[in-house]
Parts: sequence; C-alpha cells; structure tokens
Amino acid sequence: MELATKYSPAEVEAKWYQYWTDHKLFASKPDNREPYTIVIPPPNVTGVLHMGHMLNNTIQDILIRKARLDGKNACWVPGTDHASIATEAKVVNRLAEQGIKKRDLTREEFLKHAWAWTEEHGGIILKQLRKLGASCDWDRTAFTMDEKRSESVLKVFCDLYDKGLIYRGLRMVNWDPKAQTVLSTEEVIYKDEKSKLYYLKYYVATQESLNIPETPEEGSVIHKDAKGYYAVVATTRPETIMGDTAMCINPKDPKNQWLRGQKVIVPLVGRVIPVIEDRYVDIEFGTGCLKVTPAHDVNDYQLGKTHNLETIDIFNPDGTISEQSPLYVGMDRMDCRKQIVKDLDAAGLLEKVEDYENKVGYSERNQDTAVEPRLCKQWFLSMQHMADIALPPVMECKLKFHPTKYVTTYKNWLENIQDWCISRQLWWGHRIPAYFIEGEDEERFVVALTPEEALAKAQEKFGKDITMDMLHRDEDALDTWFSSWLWPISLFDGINNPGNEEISYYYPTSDLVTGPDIIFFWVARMIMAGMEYMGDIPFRNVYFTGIVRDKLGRKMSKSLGNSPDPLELIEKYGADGVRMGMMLAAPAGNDILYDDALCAQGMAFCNKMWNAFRLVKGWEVSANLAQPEANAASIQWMQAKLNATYAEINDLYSKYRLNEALMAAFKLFTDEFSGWYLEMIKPAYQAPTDAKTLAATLDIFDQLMHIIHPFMPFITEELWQHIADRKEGESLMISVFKTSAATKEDAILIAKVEEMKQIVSGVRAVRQSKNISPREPLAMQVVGAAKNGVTSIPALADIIVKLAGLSQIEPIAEKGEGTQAFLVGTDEYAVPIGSLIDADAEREKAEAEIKRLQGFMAGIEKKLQNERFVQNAPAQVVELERKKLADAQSKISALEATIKSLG
RNA sequence: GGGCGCUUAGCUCAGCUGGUUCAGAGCGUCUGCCUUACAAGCAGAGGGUCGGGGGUUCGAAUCCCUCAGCGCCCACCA
Repeated sequence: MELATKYSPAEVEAKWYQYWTDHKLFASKPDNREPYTIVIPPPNVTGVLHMGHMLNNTIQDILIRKARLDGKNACWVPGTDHASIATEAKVVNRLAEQGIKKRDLTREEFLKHAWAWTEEHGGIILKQLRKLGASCDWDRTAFTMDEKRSESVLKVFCDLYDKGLIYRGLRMVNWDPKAQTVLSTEEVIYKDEKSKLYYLKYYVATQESLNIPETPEEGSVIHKDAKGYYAVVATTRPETIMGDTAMCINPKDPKNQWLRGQKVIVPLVGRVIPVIEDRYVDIEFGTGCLKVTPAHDVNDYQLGKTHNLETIDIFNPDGTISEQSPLYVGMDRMDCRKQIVKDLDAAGLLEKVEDYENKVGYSERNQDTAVEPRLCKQWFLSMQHMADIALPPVMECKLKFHPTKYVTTYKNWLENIQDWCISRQLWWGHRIPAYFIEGEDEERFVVALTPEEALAKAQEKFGKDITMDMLHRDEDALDTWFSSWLWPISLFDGINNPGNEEISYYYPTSDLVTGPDIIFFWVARMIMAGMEYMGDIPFRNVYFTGIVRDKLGRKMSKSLGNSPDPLELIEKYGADGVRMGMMLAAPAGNDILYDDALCAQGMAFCNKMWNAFRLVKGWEVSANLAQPEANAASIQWMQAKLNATYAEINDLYSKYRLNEALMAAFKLFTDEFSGWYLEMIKPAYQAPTDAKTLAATLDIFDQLMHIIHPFMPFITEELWQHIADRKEGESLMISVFKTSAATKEDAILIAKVEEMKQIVSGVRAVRQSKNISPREPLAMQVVGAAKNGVTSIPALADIIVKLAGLSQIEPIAEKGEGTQAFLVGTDEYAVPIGSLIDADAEREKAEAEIKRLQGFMAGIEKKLQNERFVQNAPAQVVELERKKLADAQSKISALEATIKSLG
C-alpha cells in the first residue's frame, strides 16, 4: 500500500482509539496474571483539561501501557471528584447569573441545580483524556459522589465516630467568608502581603490610680498628651478593635511596667478593658502592647481562655460587621478597615502608621478571599492515631516516594499533625450522618448510617419517647478529601464489601501519579485510610510530577494567558507529538518548562518513524538472493544494541526516569536504527533485498514499536498493524514483549561497530573539510598493515565501504604523500586526496595535537611518579593511567609520521 | 523563624556510594548538502576552569565547611 511522505496523526489517532475501545482492550478483570493498578487522581467533575492534567495523565498512561506490554494485568481506573467547594461555588455563580440566590433555595432545590450542572459539564474532562490516548478502563468510571462511594464515605464516618476518632468541638477554625464555610488548616494558603501597621492610642481609664514618678524607671515608655496617659497598640487589623476584650503586656517588659493592673479604653468604642499580663507577648514587637480579640485571632483565643476573657464575635458569616459590634454594623470588613482608620485619625486616636509586611491566609479555592479565624462548632477527625499508622510504611520504604525528597515533607507534617476539620457548610457533598435530637440541649445527637438506625440509637441513648420527626440531620457536608482519601479502596468497593475479589486482587495499587501540592490533602490521607481500613498501603510508589510552567519559568495561569489549550496542541502536533513533548521536558519531580518546540520535536519523531517504515515497506524482495554477510552482521548488531538499550530503558522505568527512558528509545530509533542500521542494510537504488534481511528488519521494527508504544501509542499501533497482516482485535498494545538478556558477544559486537562508525565519520569529516561530494568515491588506507582493527572483519569492512562511499580499503605500511589521516583510538587511517591536501594546515593541526597530548602525558607521568598515588590507588586505576600514557604515546608517533609524510 | 532542594554548554537537564579520557545528552547555534525514506531531513563543527572561596584526599563536578544567588514546604509574632 502507498504511504504518504508525511505522517498525519488526526485520523490515525481517532481510528485506533476507537479500535481499542471497540475491542475493550483497556478493560481489566482479575485473573492469574500479576496486577498492575493505577487509580487516577480524580479531576474535578466540572473541570477542563489543562497542561497539568496532560502531564500527569501522560505519565500514568505510559506506566499502564508499559505494564501491559510486560504482560501484567493493567488496570487504570478513571473517575471524577465532586470537589465540593469549587463546584458549589460554580453552581452558586451560575444561579446568581440567573438571578437566583442560594439562600432562597431549599437544599433539595439547590442540589437539583448542582446535579444538573454536573450532568452537563461532568465528564468532559474524561472525554478529553481520550484524545490524549489515555487507556483507562472506562467501564469502571467512578464519581466520588456516586452510590458506592457515598455509602463508603458514610460508613467510614460512622465507623470512625464509633471508634471515638471523630468528634464535635468548638474550635477556632478558618472561615471562608465568600464560600461561607470552614476550611481545614491545609486549605489555607498564606501569602506575603504589603500592609500597614497601625499604632492606636488606648487611653488609660484609671488615670487617677496611675502612679508615675517624677523620674520614671529606666526603660519605661510612657505616653501622655493633653487628654492624659495612654498606651499604644500596634495592629494590622484595626477593624477588630470592636472585639477587644483586653490589652496584654509582657510582665517582664520594662517599657510597660506602669500599665500593670490598669484598665484602658478601646479607641472609638469606649469599652473599658483590663490590662492583662502574659509572657506570650513579644517585648520587642511594636510597643509591647497587644490588643486581645479572642473571637478573631487564634492566639488571642488562647489568651482569652487562659485569662477568662469575654469573647465578642463582631463578624457575620459573610464577613460583614455583626450586631455584636457597637459600630459599623453591616459594613464589609475590608471597607470597615478603611473607614475606621479614617475615623481613628479624625479622633486623634491614631498615633502613626507604618508599612508592614505580613502573611495573610487565603482560601485555597477562593484565592481572592482572606480567611477569617472564627470560633465555631465543627466536626473533627482526631489525627494522632492516623499519623501513627501512616508514618512507618513510608519511613520503612514499603511505600516509596519518587523523588525521595518528599519523605521529609511527609514526615514533618505527620509529626506535627493537627486534627482535621472535616465538616463544611456546604450542600454539595456527602451530608454528615449525624442526627440532632430536638430539645433544649442542642448537643444531643447520634451518628448513624440511616435515619432508622439513628432513631434506634437515639431512643436507646436518650429515651424511648424520641420520634423520627424529632431527629434533624446535620446540615453540613463533609470535606471533599474525606471521600477522596478512600479512593483506592472505594473504587474496588473495599469499604462496603471487604475482602471482595476485586479489592483483594487490585489492592494495594501499584503507582500513584500526582503533584506534590496535594501530598497532605490526599496522598498522606490515602495512606492513613489504607492502613486503617485495609491494614496495608494503598500504593507501592508515588511519582510526584512537577508543575507545568511556560518556557520562561512562569506558572501557567489563566490571567497570564500562557497556558496553551491541550486540545489545540493535540490537533496541531498529534497526541503522540504532545505526549513526547511533555515527557521530554519532565524529569521526575522537577518543574517542567513547557515549550511548543518540544511537541514539534515529538511530531518530527513521528514523521521519522513513519518514513523509516515507508523505506522498509518499499523494498522489493528477491527470493533467490542470498543474505550478504554484512547484512547478517548488521542485524546481529542491531538486535544486540536493541537488547542492551531496552535493558537500560527498563532500568530507567524502574527509577521513574521516564524522560530518560524516552530519550533512550528516541535515540535508539533515530540514531541507531535509522541513522546507522537502515543505511547499513539498505539495498542500492531499485535493487532488491534478500528475504532474510527484510524479515529481520521488520522484526526489529516490530520490537522498536513495542519499546516506543507506551510513549507514543498511536503511531506505533498504526505502523505495527502495517508490519504484517493482523487479525481483527489484535493490537500492539496487548502484545507482550520481552528481549533476551545481553551477552558478552553482544557487547563485543557493539564495541566493534562503534569503532566502525568512527571510521565512517572520519572519512565523512575529511570530505566535509575538503568539500568532496559524498558521491565521489575515495580510497581509504589502514596505516600499519598489521593492525587488527575492525577493517580486518570483512563484514564490517564492507559496511565501511558502503557508508563512507569508498572505492576500496587498502592496508599500507606507511602513509604516502597527499593523504589526510585521522585516528580512531590508536588506529590510524588515511584518505588519499592528492592535491587537495593543505600541507601547512595539516602540519599545524598535527603539531597542536602533539602539544596537547604531551601536556596530557606530562600530567599522567607526574601522577605515576607520585609514590602515594601508585601505592594508594587501586591497581586498576594505576593500570589505566599507564594505558592512557601508552595510548597517548602511540598517537604522538602516528602524528609525527603524519608530519613527516607532509614533507 | 525552622526544614528541604537547586546552581554543570546559549536553553532544559544527566552525571549513583570520589578513579573507565568524565566533563555528557537533547534542543538551539554555525558550516555543507533538495544524496531516491524523511528539509518535520542528512552530514560535519564549535561551545563549559561544573556558582565563589576554603578544606579533606595520591586524586573532587562528586565528600566537608563557608559565602552568594534562586526555588519550595512548614510555622499563631500582633
């Protein structure tokens, strides 16, 4: 059949993806093969494919496809995440566009909208993954909020509650005023911010009891103006003064001794608050006076507890000022800050303002919203037990991180673990299975899987008179991660159906591929859940990918507009080209600097394979042509080279150095196979080849397709299908591949051919430097007839003649005039070029080289004369130095002969 | 404030427990080729005192110390 000179990926890719799915070749069922399992990091159900997904899923697909070719039962389970905060926010926004407010809807109505949105947008991302070639077992597609997964989540909640690990508690938590929900500590990201430090005047309320001596004690800092004595408090958040219930000084602070036992007046507010003392206060910071707002700061909350202070919550859930505040009620907290500063200043209560840099916490999902510390009752998972079971497998390397540097991060986090706030004030998610009992005590509740169970439990616990309509299910939902931490188990229904065939077969999964940014959110917690519910690690290896950046090193972002559309890229370069582009840039764990040029290289490689195949397919075979010895040797060499390279590639896979594995495969095909092998066995123009050579070449091609397939699945399938007549349903993808182990003979042959290549390159270099056309035949002389180089092997000599465009190879004792010589190792070769020789230039070159070698020798001689070196260095090393010396000497001799022959 | 990592060719990176001529690869650059598979190609070439300084050693890109620059993670100093 005719093949176009250029490879066009579009139809080919669509065709084979259809073929693979039609024949259910991605599907996996437990059998007696070794399982190889990956669970996808579920993307947000309403998300769109971005470059991070491309990288991540390319890697997973490579690993899965490699496992298939290795003969394992490969199972890649896809799915999506309900992403409660992000999705709920999107739904709220969409409703807002339609003029609907969330608070006007009932929970049921809202959820109807949310599900509609999910149906509409859900799974788009999974469809996009197919374009990339992702070979997921699509029949297994799961959703973190589908029936099985939801049931698993609720069961686990109940179980952990029963175990006493889940509790309800009043804590200072992180509040997102935009999403109006609490967040876990992990969901808060701190950003450096240029802000102001405001110095506020707190007049002493008890002026009369102040006893200020004429000459104050040394170190005292006393402020006084016309209105009396006052203290100065430095704060970044002046709007919180309405919630001040104390001022705190360090008892050892000499500056503020005069304030001990006094009371001060909160500026503008007028509230009189006590001056308390606590060593917590940093004497060096600001004025050493700290305003204490127990409701709105974690530290202040602690102080409040210790000193029994009143707590005044001055914020509403949406971040506006609450009724509890005497001033600014209803104003947004940020507007309030601006206003209060103005008012303080106008009232003469603002001493000064300084520039200040501090960290402000933002919601991980709403990065424009500053998180507000807030006191409220939430559900928590006690984490110490979880940390205790999750640390050992990683420290003992039962579960390996790649790169290993993240082990430290992991350990550090677990050793400083905080309880996990798992409740969210959201509707989109798994509703907490806790039922409150109507009555005066608001904290009477039971936790149960179903309302019926809840009723039974409630009656048992609180009395028989409790009825179903007295039970009110908790309004809150669970943190998204409280479902994703079960993913490797719940995908195989291991929570609902422990010990079932699937979970027993597929768990623990093999590799997890994800970004280091979710090491705490997800990876660590999956290990916890795995240890708790399966008594075993959830995966054996974690491959942490880097962040995809543009070629200038900037993070890809919508606002910079530097993030290419993955689907457009696939259209332009082909999925194979893009996959190669991604992988070329992606060493494990390093950030990847994405550049279109890399995809172009990938596409070029596809074209290379395509054309190499065209060449071979175009050869005529002559049945009665015997196989030339040179071809037999070439085939033997190519096979040896392929075996050796595949061994290397396998080693690289085992180390997750996929970019290097790809590079090795690329070079094997481009340099060794196309650049050398095909040229070695290529028949003359329009001449036929022999049957054995063609068969062997197609076999090698077949093997090469296997090696490259995990990286570039489409083109390799296409070419593989063309190599021979394949039956319907056959596929490269599932054709198990192994090479034989490299032998000693292989190594020798490879070394010989390397030498041969250098000779060919030597002749080509002579041509290049003298502007001699490749088609003009040249003779080549082997100087020193007795030398036992590769030219003495007839097969290789034939190849040299062919590739270097020689008329003959001739052994000579000594170089004659008019030849240009070159060295391969210590062997010398000469090409007679007659008058083209530039004797002066050659002489100069040779002399310079002699000089360099002499310097080289001098260094080695010095080393060898050093007794300590000869005594201490291993014999091998000393021997090597001697050989280097001898080699250099023989090179010098050859060069001297060259100079002599130049006259 | 604590911890981790990085700095090698113009760019992106490999160089494991010090010793194979170890200073490498890909891309880019330069030169010459439309050679009948491929110009998305072929052939050839140039390019780095391995961030600075010091130390250990017979021997250091590799080990130690130190300085500088960059990056990431964690942490309740208003």
